[in-house]
Amino acid sequence: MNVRTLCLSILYSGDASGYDIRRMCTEKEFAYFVEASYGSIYPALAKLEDDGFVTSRTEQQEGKPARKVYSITESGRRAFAEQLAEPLGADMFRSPFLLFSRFAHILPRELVEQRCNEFLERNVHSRKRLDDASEQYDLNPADRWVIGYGRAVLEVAEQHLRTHMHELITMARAEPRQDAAE
Amino acid sequence: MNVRTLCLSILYSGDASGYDIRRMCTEKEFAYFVEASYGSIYPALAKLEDDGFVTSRTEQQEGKPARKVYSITESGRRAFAEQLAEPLGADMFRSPFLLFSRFAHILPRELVEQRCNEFLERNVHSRKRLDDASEQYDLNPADRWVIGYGRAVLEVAEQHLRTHMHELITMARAEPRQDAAE
DNA sequence: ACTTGCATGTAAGTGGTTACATGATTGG
DNA sequence: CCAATCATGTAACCACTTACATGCAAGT
Repeated sequence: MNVRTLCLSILYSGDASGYDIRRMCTEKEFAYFVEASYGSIYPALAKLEDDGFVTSRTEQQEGKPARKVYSITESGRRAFAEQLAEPLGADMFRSPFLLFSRFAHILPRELVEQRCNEFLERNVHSRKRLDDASEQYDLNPADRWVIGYGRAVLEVAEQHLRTHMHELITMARAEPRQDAAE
Repeated sequence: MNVRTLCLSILYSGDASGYDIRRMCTEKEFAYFVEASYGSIYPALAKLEDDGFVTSRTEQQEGKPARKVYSITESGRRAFAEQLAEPLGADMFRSPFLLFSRFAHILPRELVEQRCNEFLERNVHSRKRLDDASEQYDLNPADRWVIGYGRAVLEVAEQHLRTHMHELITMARAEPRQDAAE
C-alpha cells in the first residue's frame, strides 16, 4: 500500500493538510498499521492534485503558519475505491526485537532485560493509543472493528510478554562480560 | 534490521547458501518477522565476505547445480553480537488488510468476504508453520521462546477474525453494484 | 536568546524489489 | 519436450527515508 493510497484513505473521511496526515499515521490509531514521512506525503499530495484526485486551498491561521488543506474529489473517491478492489498486498511484520530475542543466550542479561522492557513499553503505548481511540463515540463501525482487532492482538502480545519475558532474561548470560584480563 | 545482519543471524547457527537463506526467511518460521529476496541476499553475502565476516566454499552436488556455502567467521560473530547490542529499530506492522477493512462499508459484500477469507487463510498458514516449527525438539530455548510469542499472537488474531469477521462483512454493501442502466 | 511546535517543501541517498540472464537436472 | 526445482548472480528501477532549507509565533 503506497503513500498515495494512504493519503486518499485519510482524505476520504475529511479534509486534511500534509502535516495532519503525517500526524495521523505516526501518532494516531492508524499508526498501528501504516506509516509515512513528510518526504513521501508532500510529493504524493502534489501528484494526487495533478491527477485531479484532490484539490487544495490555503487556509490562513492566526498565530500559526498557513496550512494547505486538501479535499478529495469525486474522481479521487472513485480511484480509491478501485484501488481497494484490487488484490491486497500481504501484511508484513518486521521485528528487530524478535531477531534480537533469538540470541538472548549470547547477550548480557542486563541488555536483554532492558530490551524486553523497552519493547513492553512500546507495546503498552500502542495499546493505550488504541484504547483511547476506541472511546471516541463518533467512530464509524469499520474503524471501530479495525481498532478492536488491533487491541486484541496487542493485548495478548503484552500479556505474553509480561508472563514470559523473565524466561528470556534468564537465558541471557549472567555476567555482563567475562574478560578477566585487560 | 538490514539483510546483512539477517544473513549473519542465520549463519550464526550453521552454514548456508544464499538459496538456503532465502528459503529460511520466506518459507520457514523466520518468515514470521523477517523477509529478503535474492536481489538483496547475494550482494549482502558478497560484501560480508569482502569484510571477512564470512567465508565461502563451493560444494558440488550430484543431480543438482553446485552451491556456494557460507560460514560465519569469528570476526563475523563478533560483528553480529555488536550489532545486536545497538539500540533496536522499532518493530513494524503494515497491513493493507486493515486499511481495506476501514472501508468495508463502501465495498461490495462479496469482496469483503473474500478478503476476510484470504486473510484468515494466510493467518492459518503462518500459524501452522510456527506450530510445526515448535515440534522440532532440537530447538534452542531462545528460538522456542520467539516461536511461542508468534504463536500466541497469531492464535488470537485468528480467533478474533473467526468470531468477528461476519460483523465486518455485514457492514459491506449488500448489492454487488447498483448500476441499473448500462 | 533559545527551544519547541506548526507548517511546507526538496534533494540526495538508500535499501531494498523485480525482472532478467544463465544453466543444470529431474519428473511428468 | 516442457515445467519445475535447484542455484547464482546482475541491472534497472522504485518507493521511501533522512537531512536539509525556510520561516513564523509562542513560550521559557
